[in-house]
Amino acid sequence: MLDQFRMSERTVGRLGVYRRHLYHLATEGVNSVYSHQLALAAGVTAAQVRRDLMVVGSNGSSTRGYDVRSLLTRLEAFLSGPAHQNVALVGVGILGRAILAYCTSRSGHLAILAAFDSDPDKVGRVIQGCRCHAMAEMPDVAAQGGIRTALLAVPAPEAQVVADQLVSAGIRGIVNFAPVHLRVPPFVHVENVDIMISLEKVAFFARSGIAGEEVLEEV
Amino acid sequence: MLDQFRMSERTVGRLGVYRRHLYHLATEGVNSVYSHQLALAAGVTAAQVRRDLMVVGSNGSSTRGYDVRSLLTRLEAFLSGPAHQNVALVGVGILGRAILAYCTSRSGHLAILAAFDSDPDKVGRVIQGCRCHAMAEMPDVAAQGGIRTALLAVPAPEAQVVADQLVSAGIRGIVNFAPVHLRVPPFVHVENVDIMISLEKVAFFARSGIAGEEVLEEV
DNA sequence: GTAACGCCGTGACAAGATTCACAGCATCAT
DNA sequence: ATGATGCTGTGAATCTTGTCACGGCGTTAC
Ligand SMILES: NC(=O)c1ccc[n+]([C@@H]2O[C@H](COP(=O)([O-])OP(=O)(O)OC[C@H]3O[C@@H](n4cnc5c(N)ncnc54)[C@H](O)[C@@H]3O)[C@@H](O)[C@H]2O)c1
Ligand SMILES: NC(=O)c1ccc[n+]([C@@H]2O[C@H](COP(=O)([O-])OP(=O)(O)OC[C@H]3O[C@@H](n4cnc5c(N)ncnc54)[C@H](O)[C@@H]3O)[C@@H](O)[C@H]2O)c1
Repeated sequence: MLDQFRMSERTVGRLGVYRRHLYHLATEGVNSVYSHQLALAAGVTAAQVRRDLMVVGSNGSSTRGYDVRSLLTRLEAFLSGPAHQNVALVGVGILGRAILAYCTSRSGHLAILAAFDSDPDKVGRVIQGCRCHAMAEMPDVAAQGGIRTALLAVPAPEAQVVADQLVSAGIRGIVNFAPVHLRVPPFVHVENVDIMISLEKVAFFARSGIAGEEVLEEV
Repeated sequence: MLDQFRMSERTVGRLGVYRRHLYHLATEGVNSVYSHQLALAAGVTAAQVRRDLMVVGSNGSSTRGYDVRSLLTRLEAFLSGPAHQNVALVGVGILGRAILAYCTSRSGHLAILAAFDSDPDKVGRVIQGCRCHAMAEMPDVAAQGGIRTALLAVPAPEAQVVADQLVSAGIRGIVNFAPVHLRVPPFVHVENVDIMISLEKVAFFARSGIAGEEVLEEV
């Protein structure tokens, strides 16, 4: 719709967090919220919230803050667009099944429509309520389902070739769980979810925090 | 050790990626690598790699690039420190089991020493080679194992109270898989792994990419 | 009525991250 | 030998991201 091209990735992520919290508030019957309340729930500053909400053309009142229902609608429209989005999962291993369980349980604007795996034992079966297809069927299923986004949970050595297949099948966005950097054309967006790297980061800062406490005492 | 306090979180993440690739190279018998090769493998620029490596006191030669073995050792020392780090997992559900399977398969400097769950059926059992303890045992097990880092994979409504328990038990770093913002003291480092938000981001950019291609034709 | 309050929207500013550009150097080809 | 090559390490420039501060305004208290 708008100039969604130059959107900052960080901002889009935070808008998603705000949306989730607004959804939560809406189901609880809350109908107005201040920027500093959203900030608290999202772990950012109030100024950051207001700045982020500018991109959806914010309409907060200075007395009641933001109207939950109205803001939620705007965020939905901005983030999800008019049409319902379908997603594919490739690699129905132990992680793939966990993701299936998670996504099918949460009814949202994003639904996993199809799963794919190279293992003949899995093809044809319905796992966590989702039909598992053979890899060869991917182009057809993706085209028919209007799938432009995929979750990639295959072993690391397979990830690149499967990513190539995804791009050929018309996929334009990949959430990559394999611990490798994918080489894709520039019009394909890749988001890496790298649990080991996250764990290492946390362990690093948890360790360096030993000294952090000492600094606190010094001051 | 050094001034790890003011380390950028982004940089630490990338150093982890470099380390992983160097480890890979080392097992393949490669013994030197250029910054642009590391850059390709990590999906960043060569200048970024060199800048990042400055924090570990880089020692690249202009002709052979970096010595794989030596650089790996430096990164290990910087990221993992001298001692072996133990980690706990809280919440042995479907995601928790996937994580256990993943981490126990990869032998590394970070090992999941203990799992915890509130479900009496799981307590006492050994799952994926890891003993599952009752929540009440956490302070003792954490203290004895020198555990300062935890993976948190409990349902969203439980996440905050469990995080509080973790902090009380001496945990100083948390990888949070629950889709909520955790409120913790400032000396605790939290890293959110939020699959839904990642998926939404990718879907957003995959969608806006429709227009992106049109722009390409315009120019 | 009006003064005081608290919050939103936003331009200006600061901080942080990345890229640029180049000196310095070891190597290699001729 | 010596010039050409191609890489590292790093200060400076640039680009990005987050924060501040304040005008404007609806609301409330008195
Ligand atoms: N399990 C975790 O918690 C975890 C955590 C972080 C990252 N990862 C990564 O996620 C990926 C999957 O992990 P997992 O534990 O589910 O592994 P897994 O072995 O249980 O599952 C892999 C699945 O991919 C399928 N597969 C293999 N090659 C394929 C191909 N060419 N095309 C289509 N499907 C193919 C296999 O049949 C299997 O079902 C790995 O890259 C792993 O490193 C897993
Ligand atoms: N499954 C996924 O792929 C996925 C993806 C993203 C996020 N998540 C998040 O990860 C978390 C776990 O997901 P899951 O699919 O494994 O759920 P799950 O229900 O399968 O597992 C939850 C586990 O936590 C345990 N638990 C509950 N309350 C507890 C408490 N107070 N203390 C200790 N343990 C407790 C339960 O006994 C259970 O074993 C959820 O917050 C979910 O939103 C899961």
